[in-house]
Formats: sequence, C-alpha cells, structure tokens
Amino acid sequence: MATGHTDPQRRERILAATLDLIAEEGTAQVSHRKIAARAGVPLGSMTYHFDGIDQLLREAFTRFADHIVAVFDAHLAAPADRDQAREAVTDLVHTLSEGSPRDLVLTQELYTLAARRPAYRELTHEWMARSRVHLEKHFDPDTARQLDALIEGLTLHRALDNEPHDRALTREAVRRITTTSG
Amino acid sequence: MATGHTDPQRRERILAATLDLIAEEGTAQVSHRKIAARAGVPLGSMTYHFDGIDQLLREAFTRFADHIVAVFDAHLAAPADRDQAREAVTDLVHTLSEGSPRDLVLTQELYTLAARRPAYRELTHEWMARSRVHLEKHFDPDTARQLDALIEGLTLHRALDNEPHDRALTREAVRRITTTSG
DNA sequence: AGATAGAGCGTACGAACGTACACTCCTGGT
DNA sequence: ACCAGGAGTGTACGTTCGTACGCTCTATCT
Repeated sequence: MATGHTDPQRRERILAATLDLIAEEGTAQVSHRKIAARAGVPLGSMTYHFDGIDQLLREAFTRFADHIVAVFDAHLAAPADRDQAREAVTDLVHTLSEGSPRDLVLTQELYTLAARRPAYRELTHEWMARSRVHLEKHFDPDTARQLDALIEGLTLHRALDNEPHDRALTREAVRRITTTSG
Repeated sequence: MATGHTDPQRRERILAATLDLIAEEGTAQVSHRKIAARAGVPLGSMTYHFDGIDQLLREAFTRFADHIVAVFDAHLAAPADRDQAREAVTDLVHTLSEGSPRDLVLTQELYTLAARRPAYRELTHEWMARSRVHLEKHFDPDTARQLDALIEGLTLHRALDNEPHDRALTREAVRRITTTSG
C-alpha cells in the first residue's frame, strides 16, 4: 500500500554514526542522542529504526565484523603458494596495526563485548573461521591455528607499542611459526 | 593533628568493588552509586576518596595491571633454562585463558582503554616490558618479542574459542617461535 | 572538660539518559 | 478529489547519573 516518504539511507547513516562514535568515545559513551546528532537524524528515528540500544550496537558491530572479514579476505585470498601466503600474512599484520586507529579501537571494543557476551563472540568466530579457511589452503590445520593466533598477537602488540617492531620481525615470526620441524 | 575516625580499608574496598563491577557489567555500566552499593560504602565516600570517575577507573586498572604483572612474574621468573622457559610460557597461556573469565574480561577492558588513551597504554606497556625482561633471560630480544606477541594471541584465541586448542598445540607453537633457524 | 579541626557522610540539584506514544504528513488506491 | 494507513518525528516522562557541599561526629590537644 502506501509507503510514506522513505529514506533507506537512514539506517545506514545511523549505523555508520554509531561506529564512528564508538571509535571516538567508546561503547561506554554511546547514547541515542549523540548518535542521532552525529547522523543528522531526529531522536525519534532511533527507536523507530532500532528496537533499542542493544540491537543497535549488535547490528553496528556486525557491519564492522563484515568489514574486517573483508580485509582478511582481501589479503589472504590471493596468494598462490606458501611463500606468497607468508608475505600476505605479514602484509595483513602491518595493514591492521598501521591503518587508522579506528579499526584497532573498534576491534578491541568488539573483543571486550565478545569476552563477556556470547552473541558478540559469534562475530569474532566468523572472522577467525574465515581467516583459518584461507590459511588452511597453504598450511596444515594446526599451523593455521598457530599462525592465526600469532597474527592476533603481533597486530595488537604492534598497535599498542610505542616503538612497534619492523616488518622484518613480523616476517621472521611468520616464517618460524610456519616452519614445521624435520 | 586530629585525624577523625579513619578507615583505611574504605579505598581498597571501593577499588575492589570497581573491578568486580567492571568484570561483570563492563566499563560502560560503572557508576558511583553501583560501586558504592557493592562496596557497602555511602555514596558520599566516592567523591571523598576519589576526585572523579576517571581517577577511580585509572586507579582500579592500575591495581589490576599490578595483579597481572604478578602473574607474569610468578610464571616467568622461575625457569632456569630455555626448555623450562618454554614450558613456563605454555603454562602461562593456559593459566590466563582458563582462569576465571574475570581476568580475561578485565584485560580486554584495559586494552580497549589503552587503544584509545595513552594514560592506560602505560599500564599495558609495563607488563609487556616486564614479561620481555623475563623472556630475554632465555631468548634473544627479537625472539622474546615474537614470543610475547604469540602469548597474547594464543591466550586470546584460546579464551574466545568455543573449542580451545589443547596444550600440545600451545607447546608446539612456543617451540616453533623460539627455534632460530640454522 | 572543653574546644577544634579534619574525616566522612546525607542529600539535593541539574543534566543526560532510554523509551513510549500521540501526532503529522506523504503516498498510493479508488 | 478524497480517503486510509503507514512512515517518520517531537516531545514528555520517569530514572539515573556525577558532583558539590553543609553537616555530624570523633580524636586529639590544651
């Protein structure tokens, strides 16, 4: 029937504004009013488009997780052999830790939620699973698992370090963890 | 001169209650009132003992960082040779990821704050530095750095995994990262 | 014993919050 | 041209928040 005047970008803008706000001020500081102001939508839109703040956060982080999964895919889908895979992993670590602090901060916020709430843990599982699928094209499952954990740790330490380690160290770590003893 | 009736445990109880509350509900949900109720102190005590919520959080996380540093020390100070050091690292990873979810959650909360605010980053730096000091007694600096990152990643992945990897995998990962090629 | 200074607390205030809901206004059907 | 109904919004309510501050009470000193 009638549709009224509809603006399909409303939801998107709200979700984008939510992630921006979380990146800048933290999950602790999100509120309907701040998000609405940032997205340029009236306060009433918030409860119209989303059932509550919880649903809003969950949906926003789902978008973010999709974004990160895409980054993993972009880096890890291409390589054709083990050496290329190793270099791709090195690239990935440096992209994640050197890119805008935005992704780093949002990742941490998501991990924090995941540590406490299973609903969010599913989001992190998806990208751990996805990255493992890629890695298992070039390495055995155990190695993929170890490498996956190494990526996590290297990325975080590089991001939080005042004097982050250089590419050579990342490359060497990747080489070691992917070298199965004779 | 006069001291009035003083209760030196007040501050401690407040800080402990703060960490408990953060572990249970997250930094987003802390408030003077909830902390006061949990600690069994009057609301007025909050502003009397602490200048504001920021200072309270900073001090609480400082306590927590001290606790974690102590865990690192306890595990990494003892080993006398490389093999014992490797086993100690394996122990550490499993202790951190299997222990109460409390420490895991608080660690994530702290990392999240550290990702955004330098003041908190100093707390994480201290324990990264401390663990490296221990590791460098048995491994060269580059290896210590790689191993430190690996510990981080393994701990997190084990904690967030639905089917966490077993000890053998941890041990193997530690062995690989600490094996310098010939 | 009385005075006093500081430790510690109860309370009140203004601001911000999430959410519900009555309302407007546009659109498509007749 | 008119109607119906749903999309979208403004506002108001009850709650909770951080913080300030005047007050009480106790331990020490004279």
